[in-house]
Amino acid sequence: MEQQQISAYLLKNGIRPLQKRVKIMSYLVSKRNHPTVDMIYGDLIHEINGLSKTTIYNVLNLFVQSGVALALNIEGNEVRYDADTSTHGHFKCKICTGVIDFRIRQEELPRPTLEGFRIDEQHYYIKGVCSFCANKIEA
Amino acid sequence: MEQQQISAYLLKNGIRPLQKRVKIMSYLVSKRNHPTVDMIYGDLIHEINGLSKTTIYNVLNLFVQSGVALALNIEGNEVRYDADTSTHGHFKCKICTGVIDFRIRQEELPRPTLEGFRIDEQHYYIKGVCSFCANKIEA
DNA sequence: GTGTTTTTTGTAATGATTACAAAATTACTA
DNA sequence: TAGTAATTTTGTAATCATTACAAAAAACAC
Repeated sequence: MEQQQISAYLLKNGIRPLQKRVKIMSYLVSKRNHPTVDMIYGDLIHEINGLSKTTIYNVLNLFVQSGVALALNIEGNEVRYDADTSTHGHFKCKICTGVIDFRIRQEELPRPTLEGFRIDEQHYYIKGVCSFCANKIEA
Repeated sequence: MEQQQISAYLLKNGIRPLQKRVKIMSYLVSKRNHPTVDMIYGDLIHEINGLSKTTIYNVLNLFVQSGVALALNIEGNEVRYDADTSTHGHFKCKICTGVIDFRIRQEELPRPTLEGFRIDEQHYYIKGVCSFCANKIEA
C-alpha cells in the first residue's frame, strides 16, 4: 500500500495522517510481523529523523483506540501490534518467538451463550513450536 | 476442595505441597476469580503470616510450569491466574474489569491447518461489556 | 537433634509504559 | 505569506509489574 492510500485510510478512521503516523502504519502494513514497540523503534529510527519511542507508544495507542490496529497480548511481558483487524488467529512459537497469522472465519469461532453481554473483540491464539523450529529440534 | 485433596493434587503434579503453596492453590481453586498477583497478595496477607509478594510470583510461576495453573494474558498490563486448566474461554468486561469463564468444548475451537506445528496451548478470550454493566449503562 | 537441601523473604535491579511540560510541527486566518 | 492557535512530538522522570539475588527460615534426611 502506498503512502497515499495509508493517509486516506487513516483519515477515514478519524486519524489525521501526519508524517510519522503514516510511516508507522506503513511499517505495520508492509512488514506484517506483529512487532513490539522496540522492534518498530529499532527499525524506524534509521528511517525517520529524530524519532522518539514515546511517539511510537502514542501513535500505537491512538491506532488501537481508533480501531486500525490490534494490540496482541500473547505473552505477559510484551505487547505486539497488528494492522490486520480482520478475524484471524495468531500462533506464537516458543523457540523462535515469532508470531504468525492463521486464517479463521468469523463463523468458526464458537459463540458462547453470554446473555446480555456486548462483545467487542474476539482473540484466539495458540502457543507451541512452529514447523521450522520443530524440524531443527528433530535434526 | 480440602487442603488434603489440594496437597495430593500438587504432589501428583510433581510439586511438594508446602504450606504456602497449598494455601495459594486453595485460594485459586475456591475463589475462581482469575486474580492478579496483587489481588492474591491483598487477600492472603491477612491469612498467612509474613507472606511475601515474591513468594506469590515464585509459586505461581511454578504452578504454570508444572501445568496446574494457566497464566492469562488478556490485557497487556496484567497477568491473571486460573487453576482451571481445562478447555474454556474467558470474557473480560471493560467496565468492571472482571474476568469470567465461559464453557467451550475442545472440538469447538477451530483447528487451523498448521502443518508440522506442535500445539501446546490454545487461548480464546473475548473483550466487551458484561450484562450487569450493560444494564447499568442503559439505566 | 544435626547437617543439608529447598523455600521464602526483602531489597535492589530491570524493563516496559505513562506523565508531563517544553519544543516543534501543523493548521488556520487575515 | 506571516502570525497565531491548536495539536503533536520529544525527552526526561515517574510509575508499576516482575525478576535477581543473597540471607534467613523452613523442610527433610539420617
